[in-house]
Amino acid sequence: MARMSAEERRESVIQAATTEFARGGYHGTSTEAIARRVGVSQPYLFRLFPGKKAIFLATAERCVEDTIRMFAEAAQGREGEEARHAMGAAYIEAISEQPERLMMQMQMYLAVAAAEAEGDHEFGEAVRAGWMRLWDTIHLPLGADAHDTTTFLAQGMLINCLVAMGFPAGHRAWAGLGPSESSD
Amino acid sequence: MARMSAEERRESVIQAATTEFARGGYHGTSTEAIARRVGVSQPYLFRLFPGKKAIFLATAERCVEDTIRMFAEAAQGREGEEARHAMGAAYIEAISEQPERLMMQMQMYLAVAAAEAEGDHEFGEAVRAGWMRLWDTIHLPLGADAHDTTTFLAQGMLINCLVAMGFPAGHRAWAGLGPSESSD
DNA sequence: ATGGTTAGTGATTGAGCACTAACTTCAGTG
DNA sequence: CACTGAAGTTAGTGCTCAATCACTAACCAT
Repeated sequence: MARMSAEERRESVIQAATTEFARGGYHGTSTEAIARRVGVSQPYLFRLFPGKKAIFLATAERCVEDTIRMFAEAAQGREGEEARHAMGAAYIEAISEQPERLMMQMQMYLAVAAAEAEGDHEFGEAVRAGWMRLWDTIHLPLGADAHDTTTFLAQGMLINCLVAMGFPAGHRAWAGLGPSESSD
Repeated sequence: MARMSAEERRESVIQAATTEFARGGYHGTSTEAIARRVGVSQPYLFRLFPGKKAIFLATAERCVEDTIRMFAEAAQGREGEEARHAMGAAYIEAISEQPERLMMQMQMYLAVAAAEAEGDHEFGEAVRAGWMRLWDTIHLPLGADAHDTTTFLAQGMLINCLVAMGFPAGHRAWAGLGPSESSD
């Protein structure tokens, strides 16, 4: 019931939409579900944003932004193995604190494929640009080695998938990931 | 117009559904789109399958099955680095030949999260079991080293994401992946 | 031919959805 | 205190979609 400025409302819509889109993807999420989570009537969303697509877009952008900032902050003043460790820890923390952001990323990647198939290349361009910014953000602290950067990102993507699939912590599917201990 | 046995039709529905679900995910794909691709009326799908969900399930199962068989065949009679190379090559080939299967996998992973959120753990169990079968399938040929297995899978997941995002071959986003050459 | 089974369609329905239009409530200001 | 503009709602529209029903067309025994 608390009245808010439009800007503040838009912000809380993005938060709510992250959770909802993370679960159901673009098509599996109704604007009504988002509105309910915000605590506002559904039609009001269309005063804050021009349409559902715009909400998804804003949410996706925010998600990339946050992830990049997270890595940048974790790597702050660190290099090489130390940076890798700090960024890895930050990622693990982010997963347990707000897995939505991570799931939203996956939804975003798949949404690109759908958009491209329908002739919309703009969204894809934006996401790819975001990915490359992420790439560069971790590339330098990791010592500017393409192989190391790729390995780090690959582990991240695997973690995303394992989380999506709902493997509980400690399951043997997680073997070989942890703090670089490896064993049979 | 060619009449087919119900079993043959079910098969072609699975093929068509793989393509459609890969693009749009569960919610972004209409049964009409699948029917159109099969070349059959939309209501008839509901004679072949009890519902949309059943079509998705059958498609997902087939997808996992095919992937596992692909790796098993590629690794046939090989071990260690040789097996890794053969399986990697098979994966690359599968991507260029039928990227739908790979995208369908991603859609599947995300569908698990949605299903679990709605209290359906059955689907998740099935997908996780499929993943572990895949895990074991590549684990042995790779020398039964958990770290190597995980690294292999991680690269696969990264490839999936890059394909989904639509990075063209040769883009620097692919750096550090190729045939294990690494450079700055 | 005929009686029965299996493949397949057209018409329809009811629910859910994105989005619009018109109205209401309230905080701040002259 | 009246006025205004921004925050927010209620009611409604047109569309899409999964699923059902009643029906037709082709195949296969005897």
